[in-house]
Amino acid sequence: MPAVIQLKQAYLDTDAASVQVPAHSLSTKALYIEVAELLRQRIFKRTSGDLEPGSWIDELKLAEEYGISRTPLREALKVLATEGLVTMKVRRGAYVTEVSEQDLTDVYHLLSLLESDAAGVVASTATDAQMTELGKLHEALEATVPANSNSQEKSQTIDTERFFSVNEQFHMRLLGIANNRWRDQMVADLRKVMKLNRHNSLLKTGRIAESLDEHRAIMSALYARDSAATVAAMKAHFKSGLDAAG
Amino acid sequence: MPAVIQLKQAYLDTDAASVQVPAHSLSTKALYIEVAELLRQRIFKRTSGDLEPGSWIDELKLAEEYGISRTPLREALKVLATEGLVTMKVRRGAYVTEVSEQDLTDVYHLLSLLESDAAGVVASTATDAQMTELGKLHEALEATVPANSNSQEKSQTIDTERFFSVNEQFHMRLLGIANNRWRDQMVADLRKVMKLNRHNSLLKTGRIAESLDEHRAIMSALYARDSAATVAAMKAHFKSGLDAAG
DNA sequence: ATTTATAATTATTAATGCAAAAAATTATTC
DNA sequence: GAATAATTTTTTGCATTAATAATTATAAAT
Repeated sequence: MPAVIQLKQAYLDTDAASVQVPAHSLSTKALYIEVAELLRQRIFKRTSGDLEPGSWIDELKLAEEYGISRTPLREALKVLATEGLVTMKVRRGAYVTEVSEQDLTDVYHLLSLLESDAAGVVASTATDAQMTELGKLHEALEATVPANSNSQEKSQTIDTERFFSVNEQFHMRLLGIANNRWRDQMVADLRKVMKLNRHNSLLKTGRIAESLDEHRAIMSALYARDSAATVAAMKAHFKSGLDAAG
Repeated sequence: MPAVIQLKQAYLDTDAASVQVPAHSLSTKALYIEVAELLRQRIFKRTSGDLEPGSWIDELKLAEEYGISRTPLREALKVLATEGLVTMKVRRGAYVTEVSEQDLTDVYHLLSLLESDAAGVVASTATDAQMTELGKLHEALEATVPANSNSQEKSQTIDTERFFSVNEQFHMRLLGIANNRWRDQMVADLRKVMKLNRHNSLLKTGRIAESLDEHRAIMSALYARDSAATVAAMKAHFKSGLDAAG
């Protein structure tokens, strides 16, 4: 096992062999937190065939693989369980949660509800500075798409990675301005669940132009500080996303 | 320590001294699940002075108290942490989460949002049988309050415990019919957080008559299968609850 | 007297060990 | 040959122990 990550070293080793990890380490997270993050990635990536939805999670194997004991691994699994990513069965261990089509619909519905509401809150409570900030992000989103829209060959030049990234930033900043940490946590968890699906699509590639249109509508409503219109615009944004997926 | 619960026995002891717990044990939940529930109760009750919001949780003391090791206790704490009831600080242990007034407002806002949406879903998707079921629960709620409403001395005879209980049943059944397990989980967690507050009030005692009125409005909208009106009625129900609390 | 450095204590985190339960394999019987 | 019983192995769940970081206390120096 060559490509195994030696988590342990950052915590235990003090000899010269592992000086990669600086001693100061401002953000020394607990081991179980880091393991949870690694497991999330493995569950989402779904590359190597293991950790597919429905599959059993071999504690012993994973602990050995990461070079840690089962204790922090089991703690990590319990965190993932409360997030909904894994399902614990009594005396039978942990399984990667299987999300049905119904689950995806349900989760998407809630994401739409929460983010629409957040948008409405922003419309009515954001400071002018925050509004400008969102405007800047929206402009950055516009900038990722070439100006002349009516050319098929040009659409190839769109930096989709950047579009998705800025889009994510916009949604996150919106939530941030809405300023409700409990909602932020819920949205984060729901998004994780969405990622469990292989045709994971909060935003489809072919929908960039439409998505941009919808974002313009959202920005208009925000600038007008029309809370109801903003909620409606965001709901429409999510709805067309769902239609594209279905 | 006399009143200490001997959790351990159900799992390990096999001698005649602890036959109280039957060997079959239908509900063989994992120990950390049971410990999590016990801790929740202690956090909510807030009687003995320990486990108050903001206070540090002494793992060693609790483990000894319950007669278990620290491993399942720590697992339970991590579950509570993801629920938001306790806050983990790195290398500093677990603390009971302090909920500010802002937190309560935020959480209440989300509860209102989620339950209103659920009500709207029920209005448009429930079967007639389910609608009748809700009607029955509403009638049971009406029945807890004496018929002649305009007498102050009669208001003493209202069985508030029963009112709260049936009210809870109604809200829960509504969520059940809305049929979104992810929302159910979120609502459950949010309600737990609300309970952290000492003037914990999803429903104030003095508001029973008003609450009943609001419930009637909800039922009317439901029977009419008017989704928007149902959402509005439920939102109004929550809003007046908040006004009463503030 | 205050501050800093070092030692001692305390508590958290992770590893190891052990027993019980479930799953799998082998053996036995009809 | 199939079904069932007994065994063996595997794996979970909890306890215990080790080690790591932080806090407190103590002492020394300016």
